[in-house]
Amino acid sequence: MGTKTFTGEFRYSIDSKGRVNIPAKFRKALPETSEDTFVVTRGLDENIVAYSLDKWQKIEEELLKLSSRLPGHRAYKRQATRFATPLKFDSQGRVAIPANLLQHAGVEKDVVIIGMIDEIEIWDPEVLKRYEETEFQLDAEDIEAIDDYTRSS
Amino acid sequence: MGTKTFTGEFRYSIDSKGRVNIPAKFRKALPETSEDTFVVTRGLDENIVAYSLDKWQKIEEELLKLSSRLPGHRAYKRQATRFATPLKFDSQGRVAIPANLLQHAGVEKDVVIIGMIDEIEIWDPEVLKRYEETEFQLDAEDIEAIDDYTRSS
DNA sequence: GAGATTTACCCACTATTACCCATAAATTAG
DNA sequence: CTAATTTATGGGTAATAGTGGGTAAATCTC
Repeated sequence: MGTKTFTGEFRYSIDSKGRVNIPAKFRKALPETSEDTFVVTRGLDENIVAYSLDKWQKIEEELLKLSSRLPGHRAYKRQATRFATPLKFDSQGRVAIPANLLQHAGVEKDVVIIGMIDEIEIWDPEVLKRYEETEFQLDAEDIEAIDDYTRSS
Repeated sequence: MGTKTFTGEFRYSIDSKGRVNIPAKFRKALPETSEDTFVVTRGLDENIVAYSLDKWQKIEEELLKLSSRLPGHRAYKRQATRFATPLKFDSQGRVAIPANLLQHAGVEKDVVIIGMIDEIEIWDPEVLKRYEETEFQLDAEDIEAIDDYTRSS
């Protein structure tokens, strides 16, 4: 039994039928209870995020704790839910990602799939490159803040 | 039973199928729970770092404490996981290191494998030599700073 | 409801990877 | 010193991963 987590980076292209391969390693990391299904939705960055069905159910539980009276909570809950789609992969391990998600991520032909332990990110290569040059840059202060955060939990 | 830590330096070459030998001493130092598996990823220097599966799982636990809502946390988690790959060595004790990692380390044919107690570094011989002549040089101030650091923990 | 379009399911091909066996050098044991 | 074992290296073969495409069912359009 290897790890049941998502790690590593893979590059694929979308075929003429709009299908994208999911790395075999990620498919194998799916728990039995997720029944060959990932839930994809908009990422907070300009990308697509995919969760195992299990993980998504936990996210739903979290969202249910939010107050439907507070506009901010409603907005967050709506944003997280409205674009979420469960996708079952075919016998060759591919899924067809909805067009509106591809558009949100700026995906045209190629995708980079990144393992993030308990979630998966799907990026357009060009967009990813742009982010690498800007948003991803962390300075010493950022690192320190993260260090404090993990230490205190 | 020797120690369960990684020490010493070894030199190997990559074969025609892209496989590199892992020193027998290091394989034996792997705990049973790591199931003949190392996790390799990009080093902070121009090299490749390998952890025992056990050690990596501890790193993952830390990363899971981060919030996926905070951009800085996401960036940090992404950077730590995107190049990480678990590698199980074959019955002859070899692993196939992904091409993008070899590229990052500037490895072409030969590698130097260095034990770093709880982690392993994999270098291209030429790159290592270059680092030895520059970055590795420590002056009195550096030593003093290290002394303070260890004393305070 | 008939035709057109999309989706789901299946089969096929190729390159890569995983797994196995073999050999030579090095190390250890007696 | 010699035999036995372990280590490092090479290579063959079967299984898997990734990619492309065909066809029938389902959905949509008019």
